[in-house]
Amino acid sequence: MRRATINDVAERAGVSSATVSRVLNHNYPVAQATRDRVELAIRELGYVINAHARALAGTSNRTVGIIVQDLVDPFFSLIARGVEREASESGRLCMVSSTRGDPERELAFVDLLHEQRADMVILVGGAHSDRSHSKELAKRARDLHAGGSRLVLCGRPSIGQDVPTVSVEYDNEGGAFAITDHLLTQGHERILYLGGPPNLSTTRDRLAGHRRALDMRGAGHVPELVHTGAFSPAFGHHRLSEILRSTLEFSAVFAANDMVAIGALQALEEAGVRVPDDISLVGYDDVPAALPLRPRLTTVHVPLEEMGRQSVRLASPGEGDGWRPAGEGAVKLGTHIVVRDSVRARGPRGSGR
Amino acid sequence: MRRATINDVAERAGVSSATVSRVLNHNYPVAQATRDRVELAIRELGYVINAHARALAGTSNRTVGIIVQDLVDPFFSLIARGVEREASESGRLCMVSSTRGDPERELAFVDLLHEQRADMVILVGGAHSDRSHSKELAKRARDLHAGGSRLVLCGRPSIGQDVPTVSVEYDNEGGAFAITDHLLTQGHERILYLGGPPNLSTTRDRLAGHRRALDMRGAGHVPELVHTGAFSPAFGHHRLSEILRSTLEFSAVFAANDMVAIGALQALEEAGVRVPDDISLVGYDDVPAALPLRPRLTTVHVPLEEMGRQSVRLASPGEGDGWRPAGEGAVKLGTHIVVRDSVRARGPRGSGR
DNA sequence: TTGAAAGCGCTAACAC
DNA sequence: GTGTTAGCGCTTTCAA
Repeated sequence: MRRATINDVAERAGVSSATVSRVLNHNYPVAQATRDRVELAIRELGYVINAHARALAGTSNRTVGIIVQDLVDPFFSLIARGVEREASESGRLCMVSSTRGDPERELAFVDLLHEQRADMVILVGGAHSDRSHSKELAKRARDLHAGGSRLVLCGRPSIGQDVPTVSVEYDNEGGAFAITDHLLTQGHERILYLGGPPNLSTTRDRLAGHRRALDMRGAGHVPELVHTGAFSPAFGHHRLSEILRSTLEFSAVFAANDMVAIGALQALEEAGVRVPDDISLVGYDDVPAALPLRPRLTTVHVPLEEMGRQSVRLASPGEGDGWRPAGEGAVKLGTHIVVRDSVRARGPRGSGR
Repeated sequence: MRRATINDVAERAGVSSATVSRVLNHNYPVAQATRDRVELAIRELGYVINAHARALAGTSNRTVGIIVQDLVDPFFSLIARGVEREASESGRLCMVSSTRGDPERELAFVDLLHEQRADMVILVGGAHSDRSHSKELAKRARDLHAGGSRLVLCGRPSIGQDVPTVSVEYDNEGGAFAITDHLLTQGHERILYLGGPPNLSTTRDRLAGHRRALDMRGAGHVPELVHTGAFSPAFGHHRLSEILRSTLEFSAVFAANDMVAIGALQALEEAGVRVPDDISLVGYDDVPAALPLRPRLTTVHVPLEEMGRQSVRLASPGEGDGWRPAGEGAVKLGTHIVVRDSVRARGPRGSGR
């Protein structure tokens, strides 16, 4: 139960612990013969470095922390994959935690990761606008910063002008604008907006883009056509089924994300509505999980994995050439629509539904 | 850049560092007034515990390590979710790493996680049978064990009789047997087995169950009907498309997992083959990603998330009532088929295809 | 090229 | 209830 320590190795090899440290780190010259003896001792003893002792004594532990809502949701797992890959490429280990949408847990995990002295803590995905929560986060961002670490906001709104954070965004509003415009261009004027937690920044941004497109084309805002709720297939299915039983008219559905689109398509199918012949459908995110949909889903591509990678890259102190002051970086990645088969042009004054 | 330490807090609160430690850990009585002063000092200084120092000084750091092939593949992300949830419920942090199927990386990550003194290292998913790799793993299992940690094999074959590991399996062979039997019962005799890396234990187990069912019903093994390869939609799509252009006859497809089934369904569709009218299709795993498929996919349910949870639970030393010697646990979870709409009974001597 | 020794920040006896 | 102190296992000057 007691592990070998560097001293055990030193003793066995007949050298000092400093020498063992040197062969372990390859940072100072060590005579080949000595090196061999030490390596032999290491093997014989089954010695394994203690990362804690090492972190305590000197250099950082090279870890990144990431906080998501749910590891299974492709939106998050794609970003997580990007983070993990970039991290491991820069020799870092990745600590993940999931909040299930609980802001309390979010704060608790930021603290936990700070305790672990993660090089950075990456907060992923939209946030509810909550004044006091933002304050708490801002405080932690400062604490992290003070310790040479960073809070990264990935796909998440800023928490204040003067708060030291790194931010990786994507053009959420723009994507929603573009796809709404696509629908409008195809003759759809009454578009049902379906899904997304109403107070989530992600939802607000997508709705904003949607409305801007509506405005631009002179189509009115029809409040009854906006049905926010959740980001799940279950919501899409359930709510749209309900709506289909009502008298609400629309010729297209803008699902707040692909997961909602999955449920929506199912509802449409069950109601005997043909897509895209009777109703057009679009999604958002372009996740692989929606690839099996038929008709193939027209959607907005979001560079999820790249966002994950950029998060760790941007928050890595002085990596590469230009020595950045390690912090306060910000990028906004582009989005674009992917036209597939779920939208059909409407004839002028077609009956829609 | 210099963080406050426990001594800074002690000084500011006018107490000793031991007292600060006590209020931090709530493990010894501290006068309320003292406690208040300490907590104030902590807040004023923005003090954050150093988990490394803590781990070094005494108690374990309460972390678990998990190694998967790909965070985005639902098979792995569901297990990862189970691990993460169980871990966080027992107050542990979860460190993930992904190998992309590279055995070298796998070993490297086991080492890395050992260095981090993870309470356990969970290896997820099938393995290629590789003698020397198993030897390496076995060595690491022993090293981990010697240090009071555990190597957990989750959905992965044993690496030796006398190697100290914890094992969480599922009835892989049984599920394949059951679903093949289902197909057979429905009159399908020529079943195409599609996908899965040929030397992966997962594939071998599934094929074994498949063959046992074939044997039991007196249906012969037809080598041409077995097309292993990969676990991806792309493989399912590509290979099945090819096959459909050939003269090979079969009335059902057993996709090695749901991802392959997704691709297979697409290929069938593109070839104008109706499912299940012309050809029946089944999958394996029952992951949410396959839920949108139409017809709904008949498949084998695997308790992925539960496997993740059990992994953590089983490897946790002396948790709960019965004090286990913390190691050498093994469970095998059941699987069962989920009948949905992708299989149709064949009339006696129907033409199949 | 190697060794001695002083921490890194915390916990856990052991005193008081 | 609280303080003192001795490590935990490593890295890193500083000497030799």
